[in-house]
Amino acid sequence: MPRVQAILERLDQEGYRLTGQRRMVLEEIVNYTAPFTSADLLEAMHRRSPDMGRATVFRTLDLLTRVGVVQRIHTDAEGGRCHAYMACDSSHHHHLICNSCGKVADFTEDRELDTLVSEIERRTAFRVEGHRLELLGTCPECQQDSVRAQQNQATSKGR
Amino acid sequence: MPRVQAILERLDQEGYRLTGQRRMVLEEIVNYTAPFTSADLLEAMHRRSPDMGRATVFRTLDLLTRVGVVQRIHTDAEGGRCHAYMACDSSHHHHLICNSCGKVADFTEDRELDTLVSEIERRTAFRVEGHRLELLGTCPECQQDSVRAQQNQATSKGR
DNA sequence: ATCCTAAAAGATACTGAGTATCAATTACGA
DNA sequence: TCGTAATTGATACTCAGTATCTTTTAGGAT
Repeated sequence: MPRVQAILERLDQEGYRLTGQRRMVLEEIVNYTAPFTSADLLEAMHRRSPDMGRATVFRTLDLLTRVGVVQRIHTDAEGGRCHAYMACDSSHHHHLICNSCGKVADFTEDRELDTLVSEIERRTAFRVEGHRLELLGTCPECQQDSVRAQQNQATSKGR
Repeated sequence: MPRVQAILERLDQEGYRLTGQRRMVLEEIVNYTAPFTSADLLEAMHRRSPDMGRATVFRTLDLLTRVGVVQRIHTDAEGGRCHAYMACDSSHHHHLICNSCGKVADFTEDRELDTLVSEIERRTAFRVEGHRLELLGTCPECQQDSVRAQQNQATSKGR
């Protein structure tokens, strides 16, 4: 967990206390490769340490979001459950989310986006100060899987 | 309200019933020029017609979203209140939201976005199937206002 | 090593968005 | 005019996130 250590040092530098709870949440979070909901994390933390409070988990998520270790993304899930969280470094970037397995890839390519923004500014006279961009798609592995599934179906039909 | 009439006809064509409640919600919604929250709409509908049920308002919002008359956008507001709604036509487009007054401009310029997407696909091997893009900024009017505010401040300091 | 205190944790009750359920009402085709 | 399936209103519920208050604890000062 060199990752966890580095983040703890950053929290320390920014004047936050290094508590057992924060350490444990971090240890959990750095393992995730796909976005997780607060419910996912609450459940995982409850398994790790049954007496960790619900509020503490939310507060820690909030802290990590402010510090930039975690990003909150918006999903189209129904019923209020529209947030997901993911560990990622704080530099500006966007996410590419797999519709099938939920895996996330980052990208930072903003040259085209900059062009787009300038064009929009020229046309609308708005001053553009920020943006939110998320791409949704299918990751290479899931593309492979669906190809294989189709082949299997073809085979069984053939019999 | 020619707008309302056209939408009602569309609902009719798609097999939905034209109820008084739906008509009233539509009449309210087409007036808005900025995104509104469900609370805004609930309050407005309650003023218009005190016995309209809360669930009906949500159901109508949901219906209109499915039909494409209303879009749900995500905001970074705290405390679960992370949705806003806005009336807009259903063709694919994005929003440019004023941080100061909430007004929204639409734009459809996707040429640069297409370039960006192809580039990302090439690099990550993901197949990109959709995107969410929102730009945040300041509209021309609010830019003017803030210039004026600064001038006033300068004047009063000078005395 | 001990003490002090502000920060953080746990417990718990609350808020507010959105949903589920069910009985009563109503749009609209026959 | 009638029948019925869609819709409505009432109400209770779920779930994410917050506020508040008391207790605990990290970590600097002594």
